[in-house]
Amino acid sequence: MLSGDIPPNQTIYIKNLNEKVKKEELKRSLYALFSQYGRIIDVVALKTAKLRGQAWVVFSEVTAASTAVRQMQSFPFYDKPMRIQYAKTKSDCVAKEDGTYAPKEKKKKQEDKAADKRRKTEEAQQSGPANGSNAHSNGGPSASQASREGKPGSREETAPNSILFIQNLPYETTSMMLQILFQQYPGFKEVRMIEAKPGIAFVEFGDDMQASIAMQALQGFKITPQNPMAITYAKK
DNA sequence: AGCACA
Repeated sequence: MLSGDIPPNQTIYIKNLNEKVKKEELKRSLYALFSQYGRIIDVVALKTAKLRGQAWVVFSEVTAASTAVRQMQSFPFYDKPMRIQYAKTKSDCVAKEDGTYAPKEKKKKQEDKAADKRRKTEEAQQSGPANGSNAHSNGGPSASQASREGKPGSREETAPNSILFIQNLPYETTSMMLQILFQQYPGFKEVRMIEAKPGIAFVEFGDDMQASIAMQALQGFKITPQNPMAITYAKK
């Protein structure tokens, strides 16, 4: 096995991450970047001495994890190539789903009680993703089309342009986060954000065609579950 | 380099 003798797992283990990135941003960016390969159940990152620079992304399908391991191997993420393997063990959130979850040895009594409570409420509510409530992941860029209604009265911008106009971004979006997403598409030039106007951004490509391909690929893409991107061509 | 679930 190329990935270091570790058998396939629906959770991927990522190392060589940039340790300067704040935990919440890191999780959000990982969620955004990897949700193109399938539904993500959870993202785990800790900044303890032993665990900084590493993260776990839990997919609902092993096949999604496999694709991610192959395609994102060495992907430049915050200026460092990601090193991706399958996780060595099953994630707790997965174990909880299939009923094999055993609490840690340490605080046993407390955990047992908590687990019992959890078992009862579980039918009603799934364990959510790292960055918000209900995990309707991007389900790949194609799932986006559903959530693409224009606001009443706002005329769609149809004239092709090499510059894209992005709306409905979460306030905490950084230009680096958008760069990570858009630079995957050929012709990417730059991201521009305006301090005074949160929630929007401009992304420039080499030409109209390249811009339109990126637009179709990322239309409706969710950086958080409640923020599907609305992408149009910028006005001339 | 480092495999957890705050």
